[in-house]
Amino acid sequence: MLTASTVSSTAVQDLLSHCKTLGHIKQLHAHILRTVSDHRRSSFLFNLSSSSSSININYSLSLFSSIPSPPEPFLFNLLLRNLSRSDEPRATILFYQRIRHAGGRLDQFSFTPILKAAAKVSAFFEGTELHGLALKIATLSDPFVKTAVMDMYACCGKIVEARKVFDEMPQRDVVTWNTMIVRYCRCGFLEEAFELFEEMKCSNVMPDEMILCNIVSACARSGNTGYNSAIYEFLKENDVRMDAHLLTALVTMYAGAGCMDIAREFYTKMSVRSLFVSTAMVSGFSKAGRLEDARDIFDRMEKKDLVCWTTMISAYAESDHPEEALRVFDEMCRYGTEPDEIALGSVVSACASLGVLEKATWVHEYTHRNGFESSLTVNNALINMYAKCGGLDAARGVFEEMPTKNVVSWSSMINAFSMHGEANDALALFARMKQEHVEPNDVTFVGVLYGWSHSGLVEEGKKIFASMTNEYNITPKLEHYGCMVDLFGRANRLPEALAVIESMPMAPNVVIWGSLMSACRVHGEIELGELAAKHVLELEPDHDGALVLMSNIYAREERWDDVRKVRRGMEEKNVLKEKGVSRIDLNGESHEFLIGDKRHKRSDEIYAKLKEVVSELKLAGCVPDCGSVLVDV
DNA sequence: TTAGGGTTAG
Repeated sequence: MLTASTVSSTAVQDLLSHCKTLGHIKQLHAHILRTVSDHRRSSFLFNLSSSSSSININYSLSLFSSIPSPPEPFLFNLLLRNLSRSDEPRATILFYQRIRHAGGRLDQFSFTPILKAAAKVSAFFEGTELHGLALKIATLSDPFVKTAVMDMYACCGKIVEARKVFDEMPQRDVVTWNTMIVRYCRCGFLEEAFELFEEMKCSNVMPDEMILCNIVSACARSGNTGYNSAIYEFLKENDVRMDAHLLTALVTMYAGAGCMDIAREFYTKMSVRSLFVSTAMVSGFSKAGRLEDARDIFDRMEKKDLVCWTTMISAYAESDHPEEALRVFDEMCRYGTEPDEIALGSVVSACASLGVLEKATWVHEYTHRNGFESSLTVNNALINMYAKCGGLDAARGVFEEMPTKNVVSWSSMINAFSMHGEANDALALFARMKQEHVEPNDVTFVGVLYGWSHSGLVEEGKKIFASMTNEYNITPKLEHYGCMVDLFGRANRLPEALAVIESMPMAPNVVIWGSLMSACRVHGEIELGELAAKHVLELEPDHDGALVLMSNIYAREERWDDVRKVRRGMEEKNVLKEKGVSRIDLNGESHEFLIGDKRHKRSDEIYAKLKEVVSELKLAGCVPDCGSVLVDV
């Protein structure tokens, strides 16, 4: 490549700029060493070789020794920058130590890359040293250096120190504000981030799209929907430029908060839509109960990944469309996307709400064939699925064979026993759980209390409920109070059930009042039943059970005008008593039964058998409950 | 001859 010994300085520069490989640089270097005595040449070569791609970094570092000491900052700043941006940011700090060792001095341009590297690798010790050095040589007045110092502290987990540097800055621009806001967000100090954002607006610094992007994502994470409309107004009023990052953050926030029309407004503004943002839309629509809109976005997506398929599957599984969930799952498998444990968890819960034991068994076998037999998520879902499909033994089988169990596994199994009326087994399992030192959580207690309430063991139930706060430090939730109302209600201890409702720290919902109402109906407690029904109707004016109960109470008291009023109201609003459907799947065929239903082809045989069972029950001393018979009078 | 900031789905 180089033959003449008289290459000029400009020619060297020209050749260097054309060096494409490390080999070229080495050739040139050798030539310079042979022909050029001026020591500035090696510095020059060092500098240029530092400036380009990462292949030169090691070479540049080795060249550094040939630079006469003390080196000038302009010589190594470029290499510091490249090192700090490389995959090995720690090398920046090592190189900085070499510079100091060689007696080199830093200028304000040297600090930022070293501090950035210190931030990346959390080198708090070196970072603090640099802070001191910056103070000493007065470069700390430079806003760039100050921002980098601040960021270094924040990245090393010293958010208070970072804020101190921030507060001491005489002037702050939009980057300074953003850096502090971002660091607060990363530490989870969202309120501090919002406060700073407000302060920033007051100090007449105009937020740009990066700041807004962070604030929007902080809003999304905080779950504080109070900011959502304020942000929307701000964007409209200030005509903020929106790039893909900001739009993504906006769509995610509004979709997460269920404001789907606003989310869609931003989503349609995007020219390129990532998988993330589209999946956020699918998820948002499905959580808002708008399954068709979710499906529409889903169908329009050109590329789909596992997360996106899973979102659609769980959307159907959780909104009582289990058949569709399984169809989407089949489609996903046909497209060659392998399910993971989260996807399978959704499929299993779809089977649970389908209530079809046959399908459940198939999914169970599928999970085992595909290597998920040890998966906690899948096995926990299988326990719930079998419990809901009536397969208590199968649920127990899954539970016992699990190589590792967590609190969810135990709670699911306890709940499975309770659901099937096996209170003793539920309580025995709870005792075993304690023996094995697994800490129960609030869900565990729902299962346990449910078991007690159905077994009529009132005193034990009271003790367990008290132990939640006294022994386990778990604050009872609405569901736990509901179980207690149920417990007293079933045991015909209605005043105590009412006392539970009155002692609740939160407002009772329809389920709670409904539970008391049903207990009053069963035990013929008219006055309290009326009170409970009135509360139910306050919360849900069309509640069929409460309306029927009210009309029955009035009928019993021969208040026929009131009966007619309630009945007419129900007819006008088209409130029909919801009828419970029972379904059994047998040999691939589905059989449905309604109250008084004679559609089944073997209806006669079924009713004959029913008659037989009822007479046997009567012989055993069971008396039918006629409390609801008035319903159909 | 060079410097500081961002988002994201089950």
